[in-house]
Amino acid sequence: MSTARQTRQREVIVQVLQQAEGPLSAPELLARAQVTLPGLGTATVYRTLKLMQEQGEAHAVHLDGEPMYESSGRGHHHHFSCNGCGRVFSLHSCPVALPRGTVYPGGFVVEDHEVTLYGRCPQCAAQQAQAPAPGVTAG
Amino acid sequence: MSTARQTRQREVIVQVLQQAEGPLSAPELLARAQVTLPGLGTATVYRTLKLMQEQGEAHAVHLDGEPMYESSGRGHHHHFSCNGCGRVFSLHSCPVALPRGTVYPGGFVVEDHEVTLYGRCPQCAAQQAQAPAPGVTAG
DNA sequence: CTATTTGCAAACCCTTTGCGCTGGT
DNA sequence: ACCAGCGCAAAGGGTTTGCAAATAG
Repeated sequence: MSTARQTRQREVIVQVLQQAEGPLSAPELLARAQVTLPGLGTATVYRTLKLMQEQGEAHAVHLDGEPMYESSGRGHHHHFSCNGCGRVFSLHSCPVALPRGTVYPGGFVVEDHEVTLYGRCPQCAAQQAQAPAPGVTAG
Repeated sequence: MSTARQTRQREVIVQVLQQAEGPLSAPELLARAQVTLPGLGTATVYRTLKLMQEQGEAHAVHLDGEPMYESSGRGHHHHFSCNGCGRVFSLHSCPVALPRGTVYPGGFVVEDHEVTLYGRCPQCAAQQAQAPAPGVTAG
């Protein structure tokens, strides 16, 4: 079962994912990894991503319909997607208390959950409050 | 502004969506609608779906990375995706209290949220407890 | 040396778009 | 009659797969 070999490709992919400021889509991950490893192929990224997920080293989140990936080991958290600038932030406090094994009304046994909040990040919220429209002043 | 015409296709698509027990993917919706309207084309489903969303008659949810659609007017609710049978159920009690306008720690203004629970539906949970493997009887 | 891994390219979804014809109003 | 809407089929974007060459152990 020496199945997981240490290759340059995997090394780079893992590193890119760990250094990312947030979740990345496969194409984004590919692009970033190719900076270091120009010849890297699409398939390798997907295969490595699948492998990492099976081994629990990474997991997928779904933001606005796009599957994105992030490195594990940052603890349980969710995401906030800004409707203004489109950036995705990680939330470190979880708005729901649903540990594995919780039984939801009706007999649904919860094993995992995914929460995504949509709205305005601090910056966009501030812009909205201070400058409702371009050219409009507060006076 | 007589933009929205009443056609047999739209009638069927709307009906299928309203009668669905949960959210449907576009291909699923197409298949179900084709039972009634065999000649229905793929593009029509997507175009109608887009139209319905713009008019607020339907909205999209993202389950396991797949965009799925459901008829509006069932109130605020979320989904439970069964890891056993793959079916999706609608949950009528919301595990989070985050009305529009809630300000999340850090200054994030919440406008909307999406919650998906993953686990075992009542049936799959029962099977798991009572029949670990096919062909095994209880006696 | 042997089995795993890679890169390429083709294959596969799913979704969108262009176009001539049908059909609602 | 007019033009929105339809079905078909091609195009597009992301993800998966087959295979020979490359490489880790």
